Amino acid sequence: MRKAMMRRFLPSLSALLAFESAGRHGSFTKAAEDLAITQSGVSRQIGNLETFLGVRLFERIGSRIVLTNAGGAYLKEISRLLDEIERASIDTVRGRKLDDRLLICAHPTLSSRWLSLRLQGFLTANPAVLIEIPTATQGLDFEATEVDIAILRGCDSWRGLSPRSSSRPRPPSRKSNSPGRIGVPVPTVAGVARNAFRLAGAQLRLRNFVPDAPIVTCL
Amino acid sequence: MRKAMMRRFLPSLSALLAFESAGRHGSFTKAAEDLAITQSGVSRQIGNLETFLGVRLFERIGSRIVLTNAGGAYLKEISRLLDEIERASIDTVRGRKLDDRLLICAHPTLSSRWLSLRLQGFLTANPAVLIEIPTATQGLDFEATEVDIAILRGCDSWRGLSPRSSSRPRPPSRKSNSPGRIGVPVPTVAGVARNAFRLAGAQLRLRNFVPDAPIVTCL
DNA sequence: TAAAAATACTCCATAGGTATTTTAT
DNA sequence: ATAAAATACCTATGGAGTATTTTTA
Repeated sequence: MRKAMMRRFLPSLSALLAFESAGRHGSFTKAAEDLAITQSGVSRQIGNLETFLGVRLFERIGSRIVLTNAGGAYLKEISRLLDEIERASIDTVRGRKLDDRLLICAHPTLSSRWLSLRLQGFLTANPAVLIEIPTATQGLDFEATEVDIAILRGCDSWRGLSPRSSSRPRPPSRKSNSPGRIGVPVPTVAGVARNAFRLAGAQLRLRNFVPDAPIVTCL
Repeated sequence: MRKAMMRRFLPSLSALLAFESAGRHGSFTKAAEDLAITQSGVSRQIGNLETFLGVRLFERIGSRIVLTNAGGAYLKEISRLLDEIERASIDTVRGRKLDDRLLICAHPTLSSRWLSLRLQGFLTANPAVLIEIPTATQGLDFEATEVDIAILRGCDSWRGLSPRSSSRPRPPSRKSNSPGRIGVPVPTVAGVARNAFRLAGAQLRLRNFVPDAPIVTCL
């Protein structure tokens, strides 16, 4: 527990990201690529961080950069901590420990035809992602299941997802983190899917085979 | 090591701060106070975070808020990780493990008269901060010392602080994190002091007894 | 009706882009 | 001469404020 009213001493997240990437690559330019921003941005972020800390993190040897002692130690900590935040966030999204398979649950007809067809592109592009596709009847139990994405026929299956239902104060069950309970603004199929795929590191390819906008409801 | 070219899944820092505080206080309004921002800001940050994760973190029971299961688990992780980032940053600033005493090193004359006089206000306002004031001769060794703030007579003592010296590629010594080596833009006395005091949670009172602007060099 | 959360705006600080300069190999 | 970092300048996104509305105890 921390004492109230005491401002925290925390650098900006973008600065930490720039630093982590630059430290890892040993180059601001590479880091810029990695982060999909410009070299200028990385340079300034790291400058900011150094000013904030009052410590040089990189030694500038001409156009080369080398981590200082302080920088090296800080990098080690920061990359670990960023990883842990990412992991904690992912765990929260998925509602269970992250394993590297992606569970997509669909109506038999759908999964054998429509779905598997559209997944071709994704699978060849992401050979590392294991996908299991158990077929599901219409009455999938969202409380108990562990699927990441469910694509079902019929509106009734999705009733539990309406924002209304989650604002109703019901006793939170132990297993309430399954996708069916994701009860934020408008939990669309596309939204859930987008998240799950983003976690698998493939959000860019998602729009190739799953329409983006107001999908939702019934297929 | 993380694979390059893979965008991270990280929520914004402000969102995490709002969430952490709200979770700790069980109230957005209290959190707003705590963070010195408005209730509106906290509400939106947490809304953003929930949207980002696709998971409700708080159950809204009318005007009460209660952590969901997911929220509780996430909070535990996040507060720990924020603490660790803060600690790592502070360690980096100080160049050694943080202990709760503040070492101010000054020339005997200075410390007995000028300094102790000016420290009165700070000490009574911050009874928790222990301050040790070892007196120092002029030739203080910045490589070896652990002092947080050094106030010395004579320009020579500060030579080592010029940005020039730190850009000269010399073999970095193991103990190179003492304040004398802080080699950022223009390492002024005021700058170093401001940092050390900020870490002690009292930067606001600093300007009461140590002038702010271009001090530096010789007293 | 009182107290707290959500929302609809408005504003501004800062992260990021573009273009240029500097520096070392 | 090339390649990378620093810098100056500009733009715009999102974080924060004010004011208002909604909701339950």
